[in-house]
Amino acid sequence: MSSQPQIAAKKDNLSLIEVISKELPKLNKTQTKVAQAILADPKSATESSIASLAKKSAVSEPSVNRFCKRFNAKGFPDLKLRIARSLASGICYVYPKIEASDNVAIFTPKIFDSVISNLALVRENICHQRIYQIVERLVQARHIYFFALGAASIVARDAVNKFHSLSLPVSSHDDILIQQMFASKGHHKDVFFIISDTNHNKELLDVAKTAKKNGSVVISLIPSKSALSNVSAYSLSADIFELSDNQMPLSSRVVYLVILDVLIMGVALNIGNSHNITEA
Amino acid sequence: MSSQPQIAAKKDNLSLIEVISKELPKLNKTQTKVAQAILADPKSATESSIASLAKKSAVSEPSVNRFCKRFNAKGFPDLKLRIARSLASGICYVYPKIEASDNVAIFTPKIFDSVISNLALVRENICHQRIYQIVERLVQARHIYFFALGAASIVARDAVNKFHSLSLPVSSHDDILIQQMFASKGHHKDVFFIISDTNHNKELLDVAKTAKKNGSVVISLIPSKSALSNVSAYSLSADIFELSDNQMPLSSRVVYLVILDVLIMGVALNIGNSHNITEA
DNA sequence: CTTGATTTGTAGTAAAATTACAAAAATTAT
DNA sequence: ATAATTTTTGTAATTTTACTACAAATCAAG
Repeated sequence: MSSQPQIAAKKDNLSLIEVISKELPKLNKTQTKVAQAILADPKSATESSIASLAKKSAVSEPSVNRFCKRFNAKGFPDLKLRIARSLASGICYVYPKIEASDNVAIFTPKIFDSVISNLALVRENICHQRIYQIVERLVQARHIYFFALGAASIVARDAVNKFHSLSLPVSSHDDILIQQMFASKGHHKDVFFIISDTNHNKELLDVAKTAKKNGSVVISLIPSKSALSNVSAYSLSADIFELSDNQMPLSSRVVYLVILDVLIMGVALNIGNSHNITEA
Repeated sequence: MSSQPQIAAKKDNLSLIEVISKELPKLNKTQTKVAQAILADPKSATESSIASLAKKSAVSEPSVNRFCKRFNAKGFPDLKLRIARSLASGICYVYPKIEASDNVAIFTPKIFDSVISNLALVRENICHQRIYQIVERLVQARHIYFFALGAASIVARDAVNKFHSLSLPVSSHDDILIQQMFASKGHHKDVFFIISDTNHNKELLDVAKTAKKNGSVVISLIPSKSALSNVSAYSLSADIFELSDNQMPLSSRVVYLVILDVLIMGVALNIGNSHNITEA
């Protein structure tokens, strides 16, 4: 599935580790020693005292302290704090691959990490305004059709269960002929919600075009470069970095489910508390 | 085999804030004060000295130190480091409730955080040996029946899709009568995999009992205190903290999907690379 | 070389964190 | 209820850590 250019690093303040490595050539002899000792093992740097880092760098303690101030830290503890933050917050999420030799204790965390990283990334990049607009459309719809194929169809099914319990007029269909049929009979107040985890889906694209031609509202949940976005009135795009490049999507289904949970929560809050969505 | 002791997150630093908020009710008077002072403003806690946090909490410095050790930190600086790490990811590990007044920008991160927190917790506490044992059973099964009801049924359906593509003999059923029928005709090499996100499910319990009586292997994916664990040969228990207490499970489905992904990966690796599960 | 500027380390000081121990609650048994 | 025991909490001393002032060393330019 998707294996594409990594998202740009955080714009505001790039991580301290990155700053240190960028400034490395500009540093003098002792400060270079300190920088290298930190970059060699940033994590252990956050756990060590100024004395041990000084020893590891083969410089004096005040030199380490001067290094801290060189990088706008209040002192050594502050530097450690910043390193710790940059280590965890950096967009340098690793996407490990599963190896045939991996045992349970190795591949289990890899799978969890992959899903968590993808969720964290989408959490940061998802467009709140778009969600708002889609919620507005959903609550006004005469009927909402969820269309998906393959692995994504469980997402559609799940959405139907939930929207139904909010008394919204919904249905899901994973038969392409039935999809075409409903799309061609679409009303301008009908919403066609198309869920796809691949870019190349001629069938669903045709369905969307049909629906659009009939004046219906097309909403899509798709990878960012999908042709479907041009046909859709509103599209939510989420790029997922899968653990394996085979035909089995792991993270995408999960992320899509969560995005739909967000929409459902939006609808629930929009139509009021009568459905007991909020905590008592 | 029956229910196993899980809980007790300790190894990973990422969930410290979450662990603190979860352990809050179990703490005594002074430790509660410290916990509240930290949770009130975790970021400033990472920047303050033991003295200032003690003052803010209205306790003595050694009490703060004892608090640190209570949470398996080496001392106060180590606690600060762990808090910093858990904060830096941008994910809030407390379990916030959705308020009726929340707008999109507020409730969207809450939903993502809830799912991510639950995944992180299960990642730490899941029993690898149990996974190994279950994988062994699955690959040897004559047939694997996935039984679920309600929201969990999409998990069963998803599992069937994937196991099927690995050429395993699988099927899923969400009709309780059909479930009883298959369970009563079970063979000793048949596996009945029961997925439930509630503790109180008399029907599925009866199905499991029937299957067990016939000598079939019962595997369950359930909350930890479920009666199903006693009937199961192997049970994976995952306790999920849901964002809202209503009938709509958000995180549990997602976590269950990921746990099944882990099992599927285990099976795929077990039966070899012929199915192209690993990266090329 | 020598002078002036910069960098680095030594030693002392201040601050922070931890430990030992005693006082104060809380709990239990009588 | 009260004494005895346990647990919890705070005070004070100790140890560890970080910082500062100053002097020695290094370097650059004349």
